[in-house]
Amino acid sequence: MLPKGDPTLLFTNAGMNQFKPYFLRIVEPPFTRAASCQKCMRAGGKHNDLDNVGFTRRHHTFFEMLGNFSFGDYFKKEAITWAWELLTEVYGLPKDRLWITIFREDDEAFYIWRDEVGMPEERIVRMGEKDNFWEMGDTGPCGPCSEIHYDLGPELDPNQKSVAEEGERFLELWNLVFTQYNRRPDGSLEPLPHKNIDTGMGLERILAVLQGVDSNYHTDLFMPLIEEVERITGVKYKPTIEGAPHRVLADHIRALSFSIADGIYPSNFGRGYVLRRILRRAHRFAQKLDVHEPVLYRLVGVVAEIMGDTYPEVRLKKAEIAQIIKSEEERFLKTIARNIPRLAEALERAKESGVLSGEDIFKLYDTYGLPLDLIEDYAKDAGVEMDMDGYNRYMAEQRERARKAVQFEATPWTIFDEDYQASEFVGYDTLEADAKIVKARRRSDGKWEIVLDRTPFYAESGGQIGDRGKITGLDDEFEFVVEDTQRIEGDIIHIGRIVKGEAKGQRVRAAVDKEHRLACARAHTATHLMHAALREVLGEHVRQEGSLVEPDRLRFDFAHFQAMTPDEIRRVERIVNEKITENIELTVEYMDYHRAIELGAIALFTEKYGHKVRVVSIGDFSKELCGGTHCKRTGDIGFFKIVKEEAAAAGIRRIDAYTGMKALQWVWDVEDVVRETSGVLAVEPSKLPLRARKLVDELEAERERASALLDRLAASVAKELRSKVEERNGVKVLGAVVRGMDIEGLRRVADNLIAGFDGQFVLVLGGVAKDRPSVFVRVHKDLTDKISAVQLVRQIGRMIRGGGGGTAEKAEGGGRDASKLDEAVKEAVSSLTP
RNA sequence: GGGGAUGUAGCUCAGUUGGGAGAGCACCGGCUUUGCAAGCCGGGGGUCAGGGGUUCGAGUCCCCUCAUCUCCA
Repeated sequence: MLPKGDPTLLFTNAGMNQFKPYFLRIVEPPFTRAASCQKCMRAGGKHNDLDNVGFTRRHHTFFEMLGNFSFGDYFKKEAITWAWELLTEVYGLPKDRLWITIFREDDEAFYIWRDEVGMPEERIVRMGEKDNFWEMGDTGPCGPCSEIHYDLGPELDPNQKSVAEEGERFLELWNLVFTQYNRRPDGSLEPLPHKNIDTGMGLERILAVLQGVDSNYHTDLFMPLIEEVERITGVKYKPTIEGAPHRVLADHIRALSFSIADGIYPSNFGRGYVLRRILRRAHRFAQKLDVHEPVLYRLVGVVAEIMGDTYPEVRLKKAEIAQIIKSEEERFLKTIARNIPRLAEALERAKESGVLSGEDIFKLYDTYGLPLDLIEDYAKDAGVEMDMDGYNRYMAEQRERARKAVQFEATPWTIFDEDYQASEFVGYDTLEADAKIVKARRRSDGKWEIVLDRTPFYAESGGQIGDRGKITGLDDEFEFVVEDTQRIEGDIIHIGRIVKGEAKGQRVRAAVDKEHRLACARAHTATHLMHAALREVLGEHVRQEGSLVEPDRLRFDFAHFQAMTPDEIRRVERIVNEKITENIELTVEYMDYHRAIELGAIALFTEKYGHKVRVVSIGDFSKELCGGTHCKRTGDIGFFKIVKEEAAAAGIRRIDAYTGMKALQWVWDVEDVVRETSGVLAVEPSKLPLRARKLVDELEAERERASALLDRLAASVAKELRSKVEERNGVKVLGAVVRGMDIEGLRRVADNLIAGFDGQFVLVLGGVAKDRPSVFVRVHKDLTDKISAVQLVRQIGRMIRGGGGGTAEKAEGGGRDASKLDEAVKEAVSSLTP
């Protein structure tokens, strides 16, 4: 379900996705015919059916697409007659219930349907571009299509007489696409030299027809799930609108199980976020069935039972999938429980006006993650309306912000070579090559994207980041600094800044930054060594879940059930460094995919682009399918060091490691810390832990001692000061400065004195510690009308170049000039008139 | 990738224009009780996520980093 080589696509959403390079002729097809059953997902992006799922008979997030394909082999006649044969003779569908639509101008298809198949003319309907002309993008392969519809009978929609009309009566079963044109940038159509066939038939639909049920959900793909939902919740299923929660659960658990089996985990970005949304939606529907604890995970077993024979990965990872779903459900429940008090507060505020403001709704949803329908339920109970217009305004702003930040709008490509098809990568063996600029465009962030007919630049792939370097014109009139390289379909795109001249289709020399490339190679080769070492140390269950390769730095995610012990980490480090010392030569071979698997190569993705795969071997220690760039010999890596091992997700560990000089630098940094620390503590490095322990214990004891001493000091100072207390109008007044006492000490002295007083008082205490003056003032609470502690502190603060504050009863302050403290305190006290 | 929120004791969280780091639960000790549950009294436990700044003074204000939650793409 993970589309590869197409960053614009979150999930595989059609049967032809993986064949796209063949249709576009980026890759020479290894075969000319194919038939497939493809796992698909539609839950985000252009095809967003999520909100409909559960409320219609046909919408799903996860589904299987059946299709047959021709890459320049058979064409329209075969596609049509075979489709007909399969439906009517193999599946045995009644011919008189099938209807056909074709593209308005596609007479060829019309004649085949009428004359070859024998379809009555009145059941062949001509339609416009919108329905029956298929295009992948603004340019590229496209063509007319022909759809086969099934008539469910007039009782479903008595008003609908034909497929041309809107309604429920006719069910689109199978779409046959005849890719026969190429749409050129100027909008014109040219016939393709190799005509293609691309067909798609939803498995769930045809199954519903074959099993004679009125909804996809009532087939044996879904009913066991619905029945399990009944058992778990105790709520009986109804095929009406009331049954929506059952259907939602049955659908979503399939999507979740298959996504997780394919290595996509719920998270807060990208496809992981789509998954999280599906899970939360599912759980909300479970709540509508009065379930308030994790339940979705209990359905995984049923999915494995139904689908396990065809898709063993679901059965294999059943426990892991259930675990991930369960903890995600728990997290969701926790978020809700934590934030419901906020909702309650907002509703309390809203009761007066009777309307929950758009701002509140937005905040509860956006920041605190409360689902809208949950807010709605609570609002209804509280008798409060929802300001949805206001909410939508905030939401639109949020969308706008995100869009602005993410998109660099780019001008359309300026194309210099009309015959250009795809970039040729020549960078495995060379770092420099002569080439020609075939197209270029400027992005809104000021950078340029340039495509060459051939290039040594490696585009980001398989976790390895793209090359950097320089492209210069052969005439010296052009200079381009490449900051990143990406592949989008057949184009290897050089992204960077023009320093001189302009891109205009000239001949250039492309030179990869050698140090950058070699540093990436070190990290990449080290990744392979580590992968093999992990399998040796931890076991064969270690499976790569993600990989990032940067210059001299790698990050590797893999399936493992617990944290690695320090000993295991060292064993991996030892093995990898041993292999580096052995200085093994790497070999690269191109071979048949199945042959590679036979030889025990680790394949990370099961996709089979091209019939030849690239196999990178390191002696007999490691063998992986890999398109990345590598060292010539393991010795090139120099040194390998793991710097971090942590959890990346439930059941997934993540390792960060360095290679080459970066690894050495890391060791140096650690060494520096140790050296500096042992210098400061004046002990040899090996005694550091003991010494640190001792110091912490001593510090603790000293603190206690200091605190006790301060108490006694404060008590004795208080005792001394008592003799200096004077009475004015029955109020005890004291102004004094104590050397060597900080604000904390002054507070305790004051507490001590006050404990001995029974009437009203004013205390003005100054202290000097570390050359800095501080002041603490207490005023009896019945005197605060006449005398304010804050006022006194401020007055003193001015004189000692500082300030202060507090309450009328109690205030404190400080300054920078201790020499004026005595005078300031004296002055403040003498001016007092209680 | 962008926005919002959160980060304080083992856990759940308070903490007011910036002015003495707290509560409940859990833990330890003592008392009470035949024992348990419980009660009463006492106690230990904190780099207030980390770093920088403003200030006489920062858990509190400003900036940066990290982690977690969440929405959007």
